[in-house]
Amino acid sequence: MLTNERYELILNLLIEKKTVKIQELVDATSASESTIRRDLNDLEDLNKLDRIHGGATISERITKELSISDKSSKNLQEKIQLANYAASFVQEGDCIFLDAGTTTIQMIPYLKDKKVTVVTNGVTHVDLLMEHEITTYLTGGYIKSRTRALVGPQTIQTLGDYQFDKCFLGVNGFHLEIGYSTPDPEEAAVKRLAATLSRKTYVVADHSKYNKVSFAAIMPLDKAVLIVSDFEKQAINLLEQKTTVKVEKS
Amino acid sequence: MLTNERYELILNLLIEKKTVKIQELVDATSASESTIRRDLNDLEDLNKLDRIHGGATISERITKELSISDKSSKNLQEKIQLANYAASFVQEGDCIFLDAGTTTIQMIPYLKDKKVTVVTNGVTHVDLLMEHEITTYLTGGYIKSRTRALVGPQTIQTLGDYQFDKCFLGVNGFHLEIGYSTPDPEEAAVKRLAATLSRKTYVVADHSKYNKVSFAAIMPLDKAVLIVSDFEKQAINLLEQKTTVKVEKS
DNA sequence: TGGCTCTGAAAGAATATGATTGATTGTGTA
DNA sequence: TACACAATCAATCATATTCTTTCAGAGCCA
Repeated sequence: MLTNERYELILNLLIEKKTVKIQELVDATSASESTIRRDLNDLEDLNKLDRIHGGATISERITKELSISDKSSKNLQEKIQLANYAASFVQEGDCIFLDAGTTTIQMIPYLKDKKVTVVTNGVTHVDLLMEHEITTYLTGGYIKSRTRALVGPQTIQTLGDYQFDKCFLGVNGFHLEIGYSTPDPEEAAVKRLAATLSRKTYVVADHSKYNKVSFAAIMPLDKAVLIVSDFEKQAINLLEQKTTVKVEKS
Repeated sequence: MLTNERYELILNLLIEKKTVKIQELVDATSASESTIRRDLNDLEDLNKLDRIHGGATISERITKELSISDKSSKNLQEKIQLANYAASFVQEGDCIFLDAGTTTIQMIPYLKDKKVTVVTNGVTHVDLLMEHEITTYLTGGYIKSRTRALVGPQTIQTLGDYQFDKCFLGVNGFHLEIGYSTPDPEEAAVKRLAATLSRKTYVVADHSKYNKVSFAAIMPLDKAVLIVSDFEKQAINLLEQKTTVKVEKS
């Protein structure tokens, strides 16, 4: 059993049971007591757990993070990485628009030290933005109950008052001819407007959105810089040959 | 059983029962009396409990904390009752404005079956509103980090697009001459505008706000129906004699 | 081969535990 | 109040468990 596998097993057991005894881990991993002890000490140094006499407990910091969001999801890990990369395009002092949606929300922690001003139509973004002490404006509008996204004429109107350095949008599909698309026409309208109000537009998506088409078209591919994860080089070349879209791979 | 597990078990039992005997803990943990004694002493050093002859009681510090939360929960009970009463003024199909703040948030559960449309500047209201499947519009604007209230010119502007049947406002003070007031001028402006956009305005407050004055004046007393809790009859009479305010007692 | 890391085993130190004992406290009775 | 008895306590010691340190062997790579 690889060291990392043991680490993962230990942490999963911990998340499940809150505390584990060394003997339990010896049984679960068929490693020696010494190895488990070393693992526990290493993980403690990494601040992943707290040692206690006879075993370990989950670290308070981890518990807190888990309650915020279930990071065990591999998909989420990918999203976070992608978001981190997207956030690297943001410069100190930028005024940016963050689209509602789970992808852009992951960008927030990486904006903390950039002194940005954020405008968003995502109500769910607010908590995290406040936590990171980021100056934030919310658009007005109708609240879509499932996604908590603000949409509608009020959103369009309030959005029109701003000008952005950059905007970051999520989409449900990107396609060579149809361009970017999303299921809800009202959300599409918000995204479209945000793009026209920005000096530079970024669409953040994972490769699974490639060649997908949703109900409501937003804009052609070349209106935004596309930031994708897990995208093969030949597909990027294809995209870039056929259109003027710039593709950034995370 | 790990030491920490015992500690936790002991503390949980204590919270539940307020006092425990050593023998109970011996039975519950199948540890020896000596061990339990040691545990209790350790926990006492950590200020988690108070030793008494034969067992332990919850520490004074903890009791104090609990009594504070009790107090706040008693306070909350009062607030809920007040909110319930305020909500009884809402009629089926009304379009209403709910001010940001902890008082109006309590009204939400009682609006569930009234098929109302709600406009609010309180980001914290959104979750509960969605939970009760209430059609909701959020005003735009700057998010105040402490209260999550939306304020500023954007808020004023978006608010101006609506007309309300009723609006429900929280205040920090009401005073015979000065009228209603609140600490933040920007919030005051929002409240003032909401009142002018409503056919009927309700201010919801508890008696502790009587004769209190905050930095920013909102409007005179008689511009709203005042809904108060725990208010003595003579005070109500006084108010009603001196002004044209209508006072409703919950 | 030599250096590196990971692992398991072992020994002695440190800690936790349970039992015992005599002291202290609480309780009931006169 | 004083006294006796029971319950509870702190202190101590022996044992058991866990921890740290150390060393040597296995596997791996250049």
